[in-house]
Amino acid sequence: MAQEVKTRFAPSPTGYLHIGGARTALFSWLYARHTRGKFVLRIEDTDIRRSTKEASQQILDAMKWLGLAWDEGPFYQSERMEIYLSYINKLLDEGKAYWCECTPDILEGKRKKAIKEGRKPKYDGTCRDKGLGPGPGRVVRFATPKTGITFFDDIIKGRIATDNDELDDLIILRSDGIPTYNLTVVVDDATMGITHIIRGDDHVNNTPRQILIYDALGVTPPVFAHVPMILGSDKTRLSKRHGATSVMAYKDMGYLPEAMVNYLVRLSWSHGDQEIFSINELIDLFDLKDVGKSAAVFNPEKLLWLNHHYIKQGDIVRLSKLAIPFIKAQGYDATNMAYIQKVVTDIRERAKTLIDMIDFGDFYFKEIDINGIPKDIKDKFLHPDMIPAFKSLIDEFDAIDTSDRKQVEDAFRRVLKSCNIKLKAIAQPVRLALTGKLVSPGIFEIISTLGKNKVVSRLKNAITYMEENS
RNA sequence: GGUCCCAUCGUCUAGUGGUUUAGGACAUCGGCCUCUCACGCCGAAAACAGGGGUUCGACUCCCCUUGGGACUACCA
Repeated sequence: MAQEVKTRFAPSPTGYLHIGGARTALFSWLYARHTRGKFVLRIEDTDIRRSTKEASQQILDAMKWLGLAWDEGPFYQSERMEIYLSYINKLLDEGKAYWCECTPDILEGKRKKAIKEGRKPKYDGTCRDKGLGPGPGRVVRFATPKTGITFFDDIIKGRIATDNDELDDLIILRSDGIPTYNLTVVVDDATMGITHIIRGDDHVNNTPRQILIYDALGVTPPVFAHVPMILGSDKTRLSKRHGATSVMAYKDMGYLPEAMVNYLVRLSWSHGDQEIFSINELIDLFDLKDVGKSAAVFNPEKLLWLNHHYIKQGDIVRLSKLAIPFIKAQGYDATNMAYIQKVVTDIRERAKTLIDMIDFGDFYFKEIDINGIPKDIKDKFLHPDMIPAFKSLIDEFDAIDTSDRKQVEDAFRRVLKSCNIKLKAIAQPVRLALTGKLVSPGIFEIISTLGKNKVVSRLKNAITYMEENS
């Protein structure tokens, strides 16, 4: 039996979970689920200056929101220092790493000089053979082989080979005693038994050095799969200036997690012409071999479309629950679930986000202020001619169960007939009276959802206005 | 600068040498539906970066050019 697949997502808690990280996490999670393997979450917080507890928590929250449950972890690298140190000592003992006393200032100077003279700005190996021991301000460097070629077969990119001469002796232990990324990832992935490293292709260049460390440690490297970057609309690396990049910002903007997942998975991955995927379908269909090689541009419009899609066909009860925080945020009452469900049913076709919903459907929750409507609109639609029809409407509604749309519609037809007026002529006036605007769901839906009391009182207010302005 | 990666409509992509007048989706623009707006339906416009090869035949294979991206830290 083949070895069980184990993937991991290893974010650095220096900020929120962004779109790119989320997509990488999604691919790792999907691959683990697809292969019935394990998915590990590891927080890479060895950069103590930039890592924060808050960021870690935000990343965890975002993972949960997206539904990416991990099987192991979260592990924190900051709690595994002894492990790294023991491996560094092993490397030191075996002569595969060495102490270096070069100061950052000197190094920086050499780097600048090298660039100026057109040479590679890599470490010149000053301390490589000095046989130094530990000391203040000293770091440990990995002794990279000077010759040879390091290659790996990336599942997505194919074989990538690098001349070892291009690599320099990277620092694996800082002068403050904290190990660096290239050492910790290798130790962790090796000791945690990761079989497939799925990460952004900004790590491609790091891979050869990491493979060399695996070699030095006597461990067989896992399989690598470098997924293409996600770019902004100008094809540069996605950043804040391209709009929201935080996953949770989309939650706050009223996006559904399934829309985000469905959108992200289609960036550099596809399954024929299919656009809509449920989670179970994804688990069933996702494979790294179907991931493309080229970078994708983040397109908020398509995300919006998917969000609308899921709002249109989602479960009403669930959507209603998700809408509650947004209703409350506007200061509206959100206690009547049956009512909210009717509202959601009315407006889902025309709201692309949960925020849109409440914004578009505000009249379901607040009273209409006729005074707030622009005069030209009132003059046009709340014309005294409408008074008789409005009055008969009220009479008709009084006599029926307005929660029944069919009865509402029949009542409306009767009024149209008795007043000899076309629906087209009265629809906008009624809409304006009921909603305060000219764009809304169908008036029959609105009436049955709003309920007799609100409908009658709003119609009466409109009549009052029309009478006062006749 | 060096190293590495990438290249089909504006965008996400299908396409793995001939079945292609290059398909789908988002966005855009028309039309239908209609109580407004949406939804839905129908339709339009829109791409193989350029140049060399290989081949009977290239979007598909190779090379070069161009363009873009990543890395080049005591960040991850």
